[in-house]
Amino acid sequence: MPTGANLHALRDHNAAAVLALVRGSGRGSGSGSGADPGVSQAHLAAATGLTVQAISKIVRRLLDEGLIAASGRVTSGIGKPTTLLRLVPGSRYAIGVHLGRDRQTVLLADLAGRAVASRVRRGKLRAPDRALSAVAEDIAVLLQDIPDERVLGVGLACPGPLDHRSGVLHRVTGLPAWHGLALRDRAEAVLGRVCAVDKDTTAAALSQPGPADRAFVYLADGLGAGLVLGGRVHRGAGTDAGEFGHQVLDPDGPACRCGRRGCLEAYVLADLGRGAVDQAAARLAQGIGNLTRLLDLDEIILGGDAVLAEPEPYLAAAHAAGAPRAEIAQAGPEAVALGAAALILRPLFDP
Amino acid sequence: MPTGANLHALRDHNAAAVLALVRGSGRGSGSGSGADPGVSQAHLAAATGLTVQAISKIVRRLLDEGLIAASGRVTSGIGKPTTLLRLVPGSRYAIGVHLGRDRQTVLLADLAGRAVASRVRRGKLRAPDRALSAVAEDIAVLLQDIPDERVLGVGLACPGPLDHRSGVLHRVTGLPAWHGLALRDRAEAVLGRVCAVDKDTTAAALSQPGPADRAFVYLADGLGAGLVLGGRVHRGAGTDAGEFGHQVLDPDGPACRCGRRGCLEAYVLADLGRGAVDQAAARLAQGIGNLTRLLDLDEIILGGDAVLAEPEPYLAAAHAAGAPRAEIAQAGPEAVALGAAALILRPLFDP
DNA sequence: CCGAGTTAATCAACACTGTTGAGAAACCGT
DNA sequence: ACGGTTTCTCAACAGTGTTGATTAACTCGG
Repeated sequence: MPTGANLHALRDHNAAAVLALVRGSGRGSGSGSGADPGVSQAHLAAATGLTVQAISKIVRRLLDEGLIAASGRVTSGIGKPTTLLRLVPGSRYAIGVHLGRDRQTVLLADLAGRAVASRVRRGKLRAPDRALSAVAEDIAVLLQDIPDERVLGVGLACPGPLDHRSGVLHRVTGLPAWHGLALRDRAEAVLGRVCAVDKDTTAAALSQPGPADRAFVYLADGLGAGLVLGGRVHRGAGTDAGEFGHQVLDPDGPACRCGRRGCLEAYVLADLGRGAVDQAAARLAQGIGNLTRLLDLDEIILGGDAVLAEPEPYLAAAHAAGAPRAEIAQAGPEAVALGAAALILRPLFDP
Repeated sequence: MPTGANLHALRDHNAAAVLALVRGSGRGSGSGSGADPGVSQAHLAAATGLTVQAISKIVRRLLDEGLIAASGRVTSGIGKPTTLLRLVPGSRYAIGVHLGRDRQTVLLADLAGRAVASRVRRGKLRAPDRALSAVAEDIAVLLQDIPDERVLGVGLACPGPLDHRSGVLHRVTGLPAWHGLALRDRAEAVLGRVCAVDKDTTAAALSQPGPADRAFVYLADGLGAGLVLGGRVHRGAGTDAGEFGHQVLDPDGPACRCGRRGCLEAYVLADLGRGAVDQAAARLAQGIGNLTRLLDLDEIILGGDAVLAEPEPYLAAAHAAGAPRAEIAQAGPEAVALGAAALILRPLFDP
């Protein structure tokens, strides 16, 4: 909300821009085919629009902090060879927590946004105190060999409407013990670390890199979407955006649990209930087509247990509906937890 | 695209933040009920997060440039009275051009974003050269009494897909002479001023102030929407977002001119074609409900000739569909032209 | 009436940003 | 071995917002 920016903000902004470019270069080489290419300072200057001298200062700071490191020199034609810079994944970590209705995942992610280790508990989500105690236990195990000062914080993702900024949950359907809970403050008290809270679908959208305009479509016991628009997460006026499943296709259609009739989710879940996966996929693809046309998206990521159980029909249908670059979530069932960790990591690359 | 920011960018950013707050205060008093309240420097400091000293410097610069002025002092309790600051509407101007299929509007807007004067031509849109000549004539008339250095530039809004950044049109349906035209460059050459180009619906969304998450739904010979998300215009990956009318409700529905079947636009236009305004409004409201739920919008503005001809049914239906704060476009038929001018004015308040 | 208290806004010195300008380091070509 | 080229750093600078001190203008209480 503070619209003004001072020198400190300027510095962080530029450091983040540089870090994002360094990280991006490590990802550019595709699916782990070889050593990451890295970036030169000269390239960073061109990409950011800053002078090479300014980049030199920024890079030195990042080197001192251990966030980046030199990764060898490459002679690119004539002149002094470039010293390539790469991210140091082990220099910082974040914890991601997925508080799912039937499965709770605690995950350790490194600075590069990759999952290092994780612990999964199956079973209904318990009351806040007991659930957070379990999370604390899992975190302790995961952080055994990690120096405390390298851990930036804990991101928590859970279902239902909530206020991302204050970290307060609203009315989580089916979980009365969680209604109105100030989850972020409670988690910070129990875990003793900086915490962030967001919706599961929103977190999932951050679980992997991608173009500036993309959506994560999440199909499990409900149908929702996490939106990234213009490179930023779109949460909406009441932080309740992404109600992708409740677009009404036919006001005289079957009743939906949201109270309206003919919602996309109602159709899809009904199809799934009677095992008609292909039909569910076709219906979902129709919604995805509408979504991509409305927002002009570049990429659709499909995730959630229902999709992961049988991905092909959904992928095929999405492609047929004209969706650009539809893919299955790389992190699979850990997408939400990994995205939750990204809630903490992102500010380093973003502001 | 340049992700880095230098001191110059920082200065502009903060100046814009201050200007936006000063402008916002002038609008806060509602619909012209009285004198605008204005803002104090102390308030600006609190709102921006900057120190009062920094605000003092910024305000002095803006005063020197004539963009703002003191508007009297108000004694607010104890202590030295506040000197209120307000925008000087006549200090800068921008031209907005709406190149509509059946109507071309050229409009002069002041710094406050209000229409000062306008000229309208009715008739089919001609070939680029002749259309731009007509625009040049209209601009000359409108700028008769305005010093040239106060005119910031010309914003042009036109239908069809286009690339906002390069100002190049794509395939404008029904206007072959405009296909692939580098409109911005051509306009800059003909008009001799800085120009910006954007879609008509996008421009319309900028025609009036509003909450950070809002949409302008435009119903005329087609159905589209301009989206403002998180305070920024959403154009999408291919600058083609806002295809609100082409959400498929029923894949077996009536054929739409876009090639698909069962699009919302096809239903609404068919309803309108046979004079069933109430049914068209109901269908449109269904789409608006979907839109607001998906993006969690705070406000819907309704515009376009079809809506302006008979606003009430659309307003009523939108409210019934659960849309928050649905309103008719304040600028009426000039909404697109006024928004086109805002393309030029916005950077002063935005970056 | 008048001084203490309070709030608004400015003046002055400072820390830190990226920039301009110059130079050192490391390679290729001939 | 030398000039040319590119990468990166060192040094001095302009300009930002910040901290600290001062002036301006009002209310309030005696």
